[in-house]
Amino acid sequence: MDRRQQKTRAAILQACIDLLKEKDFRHITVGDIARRANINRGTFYLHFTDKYDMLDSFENEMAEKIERVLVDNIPKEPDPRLFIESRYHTIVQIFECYQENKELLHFLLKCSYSSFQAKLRNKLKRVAVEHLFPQLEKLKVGMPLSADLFVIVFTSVSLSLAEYAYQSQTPLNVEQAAKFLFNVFLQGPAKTLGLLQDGQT
Amino acid sequence: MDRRQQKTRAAILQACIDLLKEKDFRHITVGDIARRANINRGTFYLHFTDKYDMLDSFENEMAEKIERVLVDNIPKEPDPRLFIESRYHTIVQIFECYQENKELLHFLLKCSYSSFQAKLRNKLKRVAVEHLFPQLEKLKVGMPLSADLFVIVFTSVSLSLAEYAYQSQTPLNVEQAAKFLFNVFLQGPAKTLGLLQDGQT
DNA sequence: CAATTTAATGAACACCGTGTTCATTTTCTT
DNA sequence: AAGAAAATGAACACGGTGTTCATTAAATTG
Repeated sequence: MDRRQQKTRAAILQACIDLLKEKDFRHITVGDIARRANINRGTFYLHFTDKYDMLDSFENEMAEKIERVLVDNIPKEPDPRLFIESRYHTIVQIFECYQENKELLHFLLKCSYSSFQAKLRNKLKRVAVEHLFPQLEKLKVGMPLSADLFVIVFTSVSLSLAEYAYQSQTPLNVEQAAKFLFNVFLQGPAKTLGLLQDGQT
Repeated sequence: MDRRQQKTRAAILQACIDLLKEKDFRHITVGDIARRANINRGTFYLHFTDKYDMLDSFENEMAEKIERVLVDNIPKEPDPRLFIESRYHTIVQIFECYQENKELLHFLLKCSYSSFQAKLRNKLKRVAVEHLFPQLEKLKVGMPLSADLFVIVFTSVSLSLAEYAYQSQTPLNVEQAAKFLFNVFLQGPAKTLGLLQDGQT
């Protein structure tokens, strides 16, 4: 890849990262990006067909980095008994990958605005902390606030169940779904999926 | 609220739901919506300032419905011992709420495109099923495919940890994050957060 | 029912960002 | 040093945006 191309691509990315601190992705124009990156607007179109194509390209770049970590860590012969435990080192490497590309990652997460889930999380978190599980607020796990993990898992999993039912054009079995969600919460995804032998933790 | 306003609002929503089956939200114009809803384009602007304001409004509508289920189920005095178990009936009602508004919900989830997470999920799912945990593919839980739940929890939680570290301007403690993620998977969020007394399931 | 308020209509308007073009200049590669 | 490839700057038509205003239609109120 031509050195010039690398430079402009990098300049475009950096410009986006900067601009996103000022305004929403949807309000950022190609003109904005070009100005900030100090390139000609026409040059942008030599690299991408539009700003969504650009985003797509950067998303793939990041996703491939993460994928590579996984691929480079594929064991010779998978050990079904040990299951997840055997992948501890891989997970650590993925978090390192996140850390090394944190600016890019943050940019991508901000761009792909899942505004509905964000709204829902806020509302649920508020009710949960104030009225349902007040103890959530005080817990410190050294990681995101407990209440956040709580609503993240709740919304992600429950909405996925709903969407899955919608896609497969079957009415959602609410009792079954509720039990499933409970199991995920109380026993963990691994056990819920039957991936652990009894007694294994 | 004026009956006419209700009608046009409903017509706009339905038009959006229909249109989204044909093209991406970002390619839908106000003109498209007005044409499909059989209203004047100017009328649209009497209701919303732009199409993102419209989306915001519908998102709030749905989020408030879900919130209301929770609020209406707030127990007189929360029982910290029973914790989540005591909320089974509430969860069922939330799933019923999803079901009753499935079209709206599907629309909202499609609009708020979290394209990066989607890409990542696909890649991870592929590697996981093909090389790491082949048993995932065969499991049927009556719910979304196991592999999906697997990557949903993985990406949601791990990326949240990364983003939390970014927001709080502290470097991500990768070992700690990995252990945390493991616990969520193997023991469940409830136990990970210390919300369960020993022996309680 | 009549009077009044309020919403919807249709047409027109300027504005802005888009994506493309082309000749020219700059900067890599070999 | 010569040729290839990328970046530049200016110009262009196009389409969607958001606003306006006078007019018509339909609701609410007394």
